[in-house]
Amino acid sequence: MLYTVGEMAKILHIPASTLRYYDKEGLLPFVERSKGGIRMFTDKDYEWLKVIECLKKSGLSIKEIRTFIDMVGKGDDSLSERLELFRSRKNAVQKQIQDMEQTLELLEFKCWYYEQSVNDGTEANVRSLTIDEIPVQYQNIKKNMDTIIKSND
Amino acid sequence: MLYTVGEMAKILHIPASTLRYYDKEGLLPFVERSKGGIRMFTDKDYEWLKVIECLKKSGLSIKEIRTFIDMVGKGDDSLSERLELFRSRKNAVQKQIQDMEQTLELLEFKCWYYEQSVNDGTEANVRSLTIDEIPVQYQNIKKNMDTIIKSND
DNA sequence: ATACTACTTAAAGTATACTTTAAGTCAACA
DNA sequence: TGTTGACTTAAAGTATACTTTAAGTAGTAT
Repeated sequence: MLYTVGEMAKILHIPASTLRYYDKEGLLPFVERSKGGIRMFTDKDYEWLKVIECLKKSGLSIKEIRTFIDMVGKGDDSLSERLELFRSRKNAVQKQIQDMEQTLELLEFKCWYYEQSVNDGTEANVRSLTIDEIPVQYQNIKKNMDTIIKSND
Repeated sequence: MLYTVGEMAKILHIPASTLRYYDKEGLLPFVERSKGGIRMFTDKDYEWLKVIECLKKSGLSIKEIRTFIDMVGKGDDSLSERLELFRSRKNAVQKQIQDMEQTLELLEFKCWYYEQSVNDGTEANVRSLTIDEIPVQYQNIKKNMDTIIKSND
């Protein structure tokens, strides 16, 4: 099965211009062209695009993804380099998830805080609660938010 | 306890210029000034900065955070609006975590893939495996990566 | 009083990742 | 064969979030 740039863009829910931009930046050297110069995406190309999407979500810039694509172009010589890249991306994403979970905790505390406030019709009551007067599940995150940790650099 | 912009910047591990930029964008109306015009951050301001950081991590732009800060300025009238904001941010972050977990799965598959390749000295063997020849824990993500889902819009 | 460092502002500059525009070509259908 | 819609490129434009620069001021230590 073959797809034009517009068709592939629809499948990926991104503008076709983004795919053309990626191509221009050297991210899609694998995409072949018709006689007339039109990009013909294959199912295999879709897999590549999924990997590119994954690396992007992991926090890599276009240039860094380009570096990876170039590694692939070098063939089996770059295998351990590529393994290292994915290992480091895996660790980065694990850290990002942990960070996001902290963010989520603070948001959950804030939801509770504003639920109380809306019920009370004022922020005053909730704001004046001491750390041990708030629900146990929020005490840690609240303390964390209140405590300045000075680093010595 | 009072902190200058440079001290607070160190505490937050961001450049002082970023704090000045946030101030210029209306994110820090609560920060008071000395007689001479120098910003004096308090422990309470640190809490606000933590909330701003949290909203930023949740995906809000500077302008959107400004909107929230403006809500706070309106007092108790904006309580339900603020609750709605935090609820929607909570949902957004939950989705982001789910998405990140998908990304992590693909990265773990890729780590396995390249570990095999490095062991074999070539990608050829791993690449030629069929879906039921790869470890069970990677079959779903691999299938997901291979399967184009066409939406009808 | 004099340095010195960190602070102040406005304004210009940078980086990243697209997005849009303009001028033109390809491919399918009537 | 002509029209139409989607494709092509290079180049300019946009959005966001800072970052840097320049000229000057505040506050502290000697």
